[in-house]
Amino acid sequence: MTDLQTSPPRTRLSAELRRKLVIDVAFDVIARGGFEGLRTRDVAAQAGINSATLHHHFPTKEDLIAGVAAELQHRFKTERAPGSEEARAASAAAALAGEFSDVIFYLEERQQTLAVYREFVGRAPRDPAIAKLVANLHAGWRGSLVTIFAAGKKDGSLRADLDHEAAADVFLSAVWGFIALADGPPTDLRRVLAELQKWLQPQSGR
Amino acid sequence: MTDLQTSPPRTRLSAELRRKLVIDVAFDVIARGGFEGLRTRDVAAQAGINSATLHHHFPTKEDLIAGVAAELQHRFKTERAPGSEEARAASAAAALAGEFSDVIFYLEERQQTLAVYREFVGRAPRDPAIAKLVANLHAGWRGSLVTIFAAGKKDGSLRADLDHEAAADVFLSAVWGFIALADGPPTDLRRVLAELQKWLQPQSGR
DNA sequence: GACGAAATCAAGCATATGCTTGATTAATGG
DNA sequence: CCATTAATCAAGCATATGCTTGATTTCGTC
Repeated sequence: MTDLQTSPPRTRLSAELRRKLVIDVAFDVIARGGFEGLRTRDVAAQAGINSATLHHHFPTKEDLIAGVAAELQHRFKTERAPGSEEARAASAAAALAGEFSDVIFYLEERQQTLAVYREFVGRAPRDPAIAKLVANLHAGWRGSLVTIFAAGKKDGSLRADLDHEAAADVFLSAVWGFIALADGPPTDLRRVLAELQKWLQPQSGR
Repeated sequence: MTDLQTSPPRTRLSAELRRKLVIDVAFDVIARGGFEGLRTRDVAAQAGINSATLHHHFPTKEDLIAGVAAELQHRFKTERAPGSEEARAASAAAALAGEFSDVIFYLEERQQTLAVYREFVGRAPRDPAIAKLVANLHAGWRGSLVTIFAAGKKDGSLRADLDHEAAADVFLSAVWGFIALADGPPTDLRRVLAELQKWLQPQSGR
């Protein structure tokens, strides 16, 4: 939430910079009001430019949405919980812990990004381009999970009877559930994640 | 998907019947195109009536949505997987099995209802009335789950170290994940649910 | 079979919204 | 400095959309 939209630049900017600025505003607008609340006029106003200028940089609303999609993808590729990046290389257990911290990180510190993500997932069934983006994101994520679960099964850090593909689906679905239902009753996130993690542990002697 | 909208009645109906008919059409429209695609004109046209007539029965669009909300609630209260109703009274294990069959039942046979449900959940953050409905549905569902898990823990049909509240949250989130992501890659639903069920079982000897 | 209530309709109003048009103004290179 | 290019703007067009108005038709009932 850069405050670039509160103090309108009013100056002439390079196309690149202006585009980035407008995308940031659109990102925020979608996070707040969803696609339903996305008005090119509003975005232009909040970016401090005339709506004709907006359409100079983004000929159609769809182009603007594509810009937001790229930004969303970029954020997911870039932003991780501190330390979770390196953990990935260590052990399966560490990598899984990294996944959990990423989940917590996003749910606690990147709510705006998740809000936009939610909107995109909701729109995917009706927009092939968005469906593709979402499918990519999920496929990548699922891939990491499958790898981690397979490794954890092998090295004994996870229960031996894991169906690692199915486990990845359960994990991903559960996390998506947290994200999608996050606005409901204030759940105790860590407690719930701890339960999920417990279920993945090796069977302790009866 | 009753075909009542394909062959327009064209006749004069009681307010009650007309309302029900219009709500069914609106339900279908929302299932297909989401709230974003809900046009009172379209609903009227598909119901075979003038849009003024629609507004005679539903003064505002919000009233129409409220009607759809009531219908949604009614369907969830009414429709269950065959046999799952009675199972509830038997044992915790049977009740849990009933939950699983209900999930499969809805995901396989009630996709339209789930599509509308998804839309409502997505809209909840921006509409207090809908937020309340969704919160009610979830609270009821979560309550059943907590009861089942607590009972299953006590009678030994589920793992002894369950945190039954957290477990209910994980279960509900995971199922919501399946529902929300259902349009993605065709997952093997039963396999995934089997994995989840496995995790709930008592710890087998080492 | 007339009468009142209620359902239905044709037409249109008011506003919202994506996008265009044609002019203006600031940077950049020669 | 001048000319070209590109960013910006004021105004407005075209259409979509929620809802209204005032008349019409149909149904139940006395």
